[in-house]
Amino acid sequence: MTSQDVILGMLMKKSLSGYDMKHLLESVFSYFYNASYGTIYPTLSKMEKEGLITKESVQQDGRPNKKVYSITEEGRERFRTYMYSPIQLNEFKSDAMIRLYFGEFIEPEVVISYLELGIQRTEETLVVLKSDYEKHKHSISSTQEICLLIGIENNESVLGTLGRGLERLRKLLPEKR
Amino acid sequence: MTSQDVILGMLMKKSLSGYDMKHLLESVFSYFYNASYGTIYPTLSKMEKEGLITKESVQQDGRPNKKVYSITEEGRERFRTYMYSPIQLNEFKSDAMIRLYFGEFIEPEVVISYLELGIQRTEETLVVLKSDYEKHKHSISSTQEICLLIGIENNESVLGTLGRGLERLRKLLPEKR
DNA sequence: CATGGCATGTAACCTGTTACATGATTCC
DNA sequence: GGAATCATGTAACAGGTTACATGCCATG
Repeated sequence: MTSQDVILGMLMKKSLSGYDMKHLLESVFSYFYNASYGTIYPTLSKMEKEGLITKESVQQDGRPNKKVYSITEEGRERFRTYMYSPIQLNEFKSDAMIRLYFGEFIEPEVVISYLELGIQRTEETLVVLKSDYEKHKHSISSTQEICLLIGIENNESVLGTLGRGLERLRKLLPEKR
Repeated sequence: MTSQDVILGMLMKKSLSGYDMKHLLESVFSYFYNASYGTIYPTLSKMEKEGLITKESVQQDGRPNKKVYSITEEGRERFRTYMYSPIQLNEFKSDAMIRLYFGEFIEPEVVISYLELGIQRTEETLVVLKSDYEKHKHSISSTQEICLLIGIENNESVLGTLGRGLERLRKLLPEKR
């Protein structure tokens, strides 16, 4: 799974500009994928050269022009190849978990503040995910709905565990004083 | 958070070889971090040159020799700097979620098989995490215990959601025929 | 004497990020 | 006129993976 595969997927339904794609990635995809402009634009150029997509300049009134990309038959074929290829394992890297893991080497108060920050961020993410779900649930495919639900439930689970971890640490703290 | 930070953290408690570190990463760290030998060994060389760690060749009987690394005072200082630096956001990339998201473009049966595979892999992960937890729970710090519990609970949540997703898809399937 | 685990390393490559650079247009 | 949003792009760099290469030693 590379950004190329995801771009092809996004173009399967409708034509989009690089800017549009970035916004899509930041909303619905945010739970399980993301990419920067520094990835998107060079990848689009490369894909156009390879004939997977075509570019069209679109004049807009009240806004700068944009370049809208559409998938070609070759692109669809490539996308199908991706969709049937072996699934890669999830990859998860968490700085917060690393800090927690090595928590014994710093003041417990600092670890607690990291947990609190984690809880806060997770709550913010949940708000966004839930509003996205409400906004889109009537206009998306059933598998897309499942994706959004997985994101929500997973974050709720994380929130619960962080909360319980925080409680445990707070109970431990007085002993150390 | 780079592999250097994680290596420093692992060396805070005891000296280790690159091979040892890889095994540590594959067991207790597997839920929230990993690195290949191709990262570990070059990073260790670099860190030794910078004076963050020292190397010692250890003869073993019944086994090939190994190079055991220890953290220096400078290394401890660097680790502390990391532990107090701003936390990076979690990063999560899931090929399986992407396939699910674009599931409408392939046969529902294939999507279902991907979900089933996801469930199977999650179950396997859970077995490993739980046995790790039982094996280490009496010999680890309280924050490390929380980390392991978070891993377990999170995977259980994923398992639940995948199961519900699968059910939903199976209900949908007959309609499409 | 082959297999598998222990142990280390490197070179070629891929993928992606960050920071920078540019410019249109709207709204206040 | 300044900020915000829309819109595209690039160059330098970071960070990592994969595949390959090597060799020790024990066990069956």
